[in-house]
Amino acid sequence: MPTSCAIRAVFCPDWPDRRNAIVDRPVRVRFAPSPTGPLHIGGARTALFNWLFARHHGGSFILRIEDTDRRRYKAGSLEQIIEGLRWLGLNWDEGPEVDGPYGPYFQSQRTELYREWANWLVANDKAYRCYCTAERLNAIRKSNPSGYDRHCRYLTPEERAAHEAQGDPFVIRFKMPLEGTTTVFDEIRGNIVVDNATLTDLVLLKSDGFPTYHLANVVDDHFMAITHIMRAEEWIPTAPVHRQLYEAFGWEMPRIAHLPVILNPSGRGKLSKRSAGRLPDGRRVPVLLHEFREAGYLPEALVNFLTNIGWSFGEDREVFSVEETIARFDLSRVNPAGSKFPLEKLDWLNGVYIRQKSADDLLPLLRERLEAAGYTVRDEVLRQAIPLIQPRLHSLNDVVEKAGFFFAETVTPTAEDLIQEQMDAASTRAALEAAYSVLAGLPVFETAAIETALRALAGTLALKPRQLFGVLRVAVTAQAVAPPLFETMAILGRETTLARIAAAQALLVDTPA
RNA sequence: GCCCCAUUCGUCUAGUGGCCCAGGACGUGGCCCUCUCAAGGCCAAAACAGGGGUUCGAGUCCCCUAUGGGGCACCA
Repeated sequence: MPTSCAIRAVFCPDWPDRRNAIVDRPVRVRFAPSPTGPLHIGGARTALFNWLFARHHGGSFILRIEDTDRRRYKAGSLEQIIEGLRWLGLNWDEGPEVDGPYGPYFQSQRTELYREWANWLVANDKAYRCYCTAERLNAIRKSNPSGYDRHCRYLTPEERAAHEAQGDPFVIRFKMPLEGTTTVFDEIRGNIVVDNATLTDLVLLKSDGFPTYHLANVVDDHFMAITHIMRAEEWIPTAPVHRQLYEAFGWEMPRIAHLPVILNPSGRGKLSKRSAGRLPDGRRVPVLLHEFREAGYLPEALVNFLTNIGWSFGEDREVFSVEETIARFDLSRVNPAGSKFPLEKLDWLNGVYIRQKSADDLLPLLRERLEAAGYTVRDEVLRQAIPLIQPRLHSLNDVVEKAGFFFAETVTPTAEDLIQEQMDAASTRAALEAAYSVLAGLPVFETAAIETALRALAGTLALKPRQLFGVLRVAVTAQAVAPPLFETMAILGRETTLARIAAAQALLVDTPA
């Protein structure tokens, strides 16, 4: 029984509350998104932690689609979620496109099961039909923001019969215990205790016959044999409610852990599309998973980054592979406190991963970005440019500004950029002229030869290296900041290099000194 | 308003009663390297929210306060 041993090793042996000790079953965890829009990075993180937990324990990772809200359903979002998870490398053992023994994995296909168990609760006096109208509910909410007033819980049999006779629509509500306390043991935070009096008679089955999250979640986790629930912190308040549901059903509740929220990097509140704002440098803070992909982040960097928020590898290490993470992942290293989104760190990490990649792996990724920017890419040129730009990239998208000029037909520097410190148009033009003939006369047009010749030329012209090279850099790339000059020229080739130098020279003819 | 959760450098974090006048990383500043910019190397500044306990001893345990966050739908 290696699996149960592993779990026992991870979890403290002396928990205060052991009623729900699920330790002898193989680990089964789930990620349960609802197809209401693109995957949020916080959701991706939740999925990741579940996946890591499953892989660490040799258990199963299940993808379940919680599509019980017909009004919020968005076509295409399921595909987006699936694509996003795959991009991150989070494969599931059961779920959409992967059949398993506990299906179906779409809640919309399991409604009969929920109805059955909701009715079971009613039959056993643990739930009741509520006929309250939306108007009445709204009025209550105004005067009492903390829950339903339980009006229909105390209907007389006659009143109930009257509603039924009229065919009034109803929901099924849970009969929450009115006294006592409920305790939930959170694997990360310890016991969470609440007064039952603060708990509401929540709706289990909506009037359209669909279950609410609470019902569907509990029923599915039970029948799908889920052993551990890992979900975001905003669910903490419902944990005691769910515990009561498990009690009512007489089912063993899975172990549960609430992952810390991700907060906005600047400003306040949890990270959201609306409030994320911008970074100090003006970039928009990415929030949706696909936005990270589009911003040029590598999935392996993102995974590493996400595991550094709310969890730590230990050993003073920040950079580690998924394999290492799986080997080490456990809940005891999860930090319960919410954290701001340290995006600058992702930029650094992404750079680390870009530098670790081989040129062959990087090439198609960079080509894609260059082509998206409108360049026609020649692979031989890009392959040569990669070693030059690799240490200069933080995002895949940076390739456009770092190497776009390699693929441009012509380049258009300005006279102002061309003329270096303590130089004027005349001396700049003279430098270009001299460089042209030196480079034109080189027996071989290679980095070392170019460098030797140009350094000598700087001496001849009594220019500082930074002056001469600055002029040539702008002439050849139209940028003040670019990869190393001599390598750049060699890759560009003699013809292009000379053409660009000549063009720069021509530009200065009309420029007054 | 009510309920719940959290609180170590600017930020992400290590730390599970003595090994901590608190370690790492990003970022920031300085220096080195240098044709620009990176990358790399070296160095530096920078934190236990406050107050009470418990203990021989508290960043680590308890309580209060403050602050931050989350939740209070026929949404998940």
